[in-house]
Amino acid sequence: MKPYLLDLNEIQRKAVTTTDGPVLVVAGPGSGKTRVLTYRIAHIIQKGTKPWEILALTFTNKAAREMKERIAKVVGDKANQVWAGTFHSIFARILRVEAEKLGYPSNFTIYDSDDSKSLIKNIIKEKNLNPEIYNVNAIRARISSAKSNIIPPKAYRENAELMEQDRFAKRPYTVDIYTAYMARCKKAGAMDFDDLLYQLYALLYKNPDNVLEKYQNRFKYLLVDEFQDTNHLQYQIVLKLTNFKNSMRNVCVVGDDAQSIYGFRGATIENILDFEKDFKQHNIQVFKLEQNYRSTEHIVKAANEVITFNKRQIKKEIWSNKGDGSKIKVIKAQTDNEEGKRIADTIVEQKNRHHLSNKEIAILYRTNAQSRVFEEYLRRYNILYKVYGGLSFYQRKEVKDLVAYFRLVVNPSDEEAFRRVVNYPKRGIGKASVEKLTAVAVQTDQSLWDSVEQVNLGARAKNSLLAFKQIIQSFQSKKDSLNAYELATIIAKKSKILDTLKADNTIEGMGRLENIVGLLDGIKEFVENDEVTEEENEDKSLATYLQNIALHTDLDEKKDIDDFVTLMSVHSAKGLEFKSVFVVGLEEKLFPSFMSLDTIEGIDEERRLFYVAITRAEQFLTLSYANSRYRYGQMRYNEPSRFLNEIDIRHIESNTAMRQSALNSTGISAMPSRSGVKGNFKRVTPNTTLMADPATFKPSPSSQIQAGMKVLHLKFGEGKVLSIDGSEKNKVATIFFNKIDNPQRRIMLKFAKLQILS
DNA sequence: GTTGGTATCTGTGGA
DNA sequence: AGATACCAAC
Repeated sequence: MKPYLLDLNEIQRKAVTTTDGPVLVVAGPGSGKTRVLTYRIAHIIQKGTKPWEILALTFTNKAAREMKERIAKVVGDKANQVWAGTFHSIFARILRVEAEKLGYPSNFTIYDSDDSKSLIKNIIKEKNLNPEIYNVNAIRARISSAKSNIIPPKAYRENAELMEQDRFAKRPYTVDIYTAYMARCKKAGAMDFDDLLYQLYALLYKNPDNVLEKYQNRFKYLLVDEFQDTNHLQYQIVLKLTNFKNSMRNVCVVGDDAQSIYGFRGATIENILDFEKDFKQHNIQVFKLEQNYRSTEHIVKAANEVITFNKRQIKKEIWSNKGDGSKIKVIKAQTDNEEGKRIADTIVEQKNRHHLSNKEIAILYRTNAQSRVFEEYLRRYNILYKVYGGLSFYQRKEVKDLVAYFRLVVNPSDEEAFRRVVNYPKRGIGKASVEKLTAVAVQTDQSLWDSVEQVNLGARAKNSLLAFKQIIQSFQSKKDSLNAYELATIIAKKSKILDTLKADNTIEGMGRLENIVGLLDGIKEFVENDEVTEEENEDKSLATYLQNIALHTDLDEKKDIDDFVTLMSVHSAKGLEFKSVFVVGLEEKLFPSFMSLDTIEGIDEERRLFYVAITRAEQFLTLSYANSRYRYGQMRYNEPSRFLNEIDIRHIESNTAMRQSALNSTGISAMPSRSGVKGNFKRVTPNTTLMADPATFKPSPSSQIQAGMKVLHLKFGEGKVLSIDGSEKNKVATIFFNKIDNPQRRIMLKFAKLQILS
């Protein structure tokens, strides 16, 4: 038997070796799901399938990367050739190749939610609709859900039920906004997040030049992770690629109905039931992974109890043989502030008593806004922490501004980028001018960019506008000869963004400048990174850089070497595990969220979210709630969460919680002062550490690098060149670096920073 | 067109 | 409470 198969229990092994035909794996928390997925891929490769014939879809880049790293441990660097990535990133990659078949440019922009919102807002304004009734978020959600259910504008208009809903909501023109929105995105050469899925489906459905068959033939094996979180559209794409005449139907989906937590964005557990139905006559095999290798028994049993309160579920019993372990601790606090203090105290205590390091500890909350009190106390106690989520780096205003310049250079039709920077830094092109320009663009059915020459404006505004266009053009003329970093630096300077920020001497202004410098450093790193990751011949242009960051989130950043306590929302914690987990803010109207309270389904989803939260813990689980907390700037009083009562008392540590309650209020002494600490807080951004001293490092000419040599790499340290392959002008060296995890790496010699040692 | 002040809204979740 | 949006005065 292959050695990796010995790492598996009997059911896991079956799930790995049943490679042909449709397979459904129902995987409880901590049941070795990732292991099954990765070994399955490795097994398929070992049986002779080419890695690039395997498509593995995940929800986060992090999950995809982890999967590749683990496949690499079994099959080596062939792992890089597997098509493994998020739905969004893989589909974006395919769409770049096929875009023209759909009438999109291959360098299309990806609109983030802010771009979408801004565009919808403009359309509402242009149509003279009342923005108070036509709430942007409501409209956006409506459009998103239509796309996720494969209902294009035309079908929407013909759908009596949808139209009636809109009439009832007093928003009868929603469908017109939807229609205009799609047209404007296309005009701008832009796709929003939903489009990455929707347009891919459209491509396969319309099937120009037999593109459908091309991908049906290319992917011999398809795997889907977190299947319970797919929406209708994603599932239909899976069907297109696997369920056709003469298909081998080698499709494996892995999921857990109890961990479905993205219903709000259109995910539906129906997909699991449908999958069983759709592949029934093709001999579908179902495997249930029920042994939990992560948590001790009090935790696993509590989780089982909680989830039985949900109506519908696939029957399964998760069990663990790790022993009882510690009971669950419940902390009751009077205020959100006290909650912060008590949690921080408990962390200190656990660190001392159980020798936990920071990175073995996580605080999980329902909403990102809850992080603040915990940050305050952890900082006071000098405990390092890292907040995930919230405003990400790429969502900061100054970063988005500079990125908008990049977008415009790559795709001048990009309407949202144009609006964002046409008058930033200030160059005398105000609201009125932009409105006139928009009117011309709408009338002549062309982009804002193309309308610049035709619009009628006062001489001053017109000249500024022309000068703006010209400066962008000057950047464009350089985009093929300069790499991303060189061009980005020029743009930052010539656009006057750097000057503007340097002139601002406030603390915030300096922070903004720092962020821009950070962005440029990031681009530098992107350019200098010589490691082969996905596709070969990845170029270092600004366009490629943009594609890389469009689907990036904070969570995707590589694990930091430093030792931080993790603070994140329960949603982002899915798939992670920690020795000690704190689930905080367990109050009615917060967790479960007030948004969910009107429906059974809503509460059930919150309960699954709670289930996900508590099953992150390996050994220590602490739950907390506060009687009162500030929300909307006002003190609110909430009952303890119903979920607390759904755990049997015998799993809960008895000297805490409920009975202590009344006495507690006097115990609080110092309230943290809000002043003094404020501006000091800096979000920690991970930094790659160098393994070689840059002062003495002297890169050798890459032409001299040969197999068998010992070399030094700035980031990876000493290594031995195993082999060199690739085309003449794009040589790739496989090098074994003994000082790093995952030691075997593929380095592009074209960009290599290697010093020959011997 | 720009500036500075006030009004308003937000604050489930994320690719 | 904090950020953003909007509006009136310059």
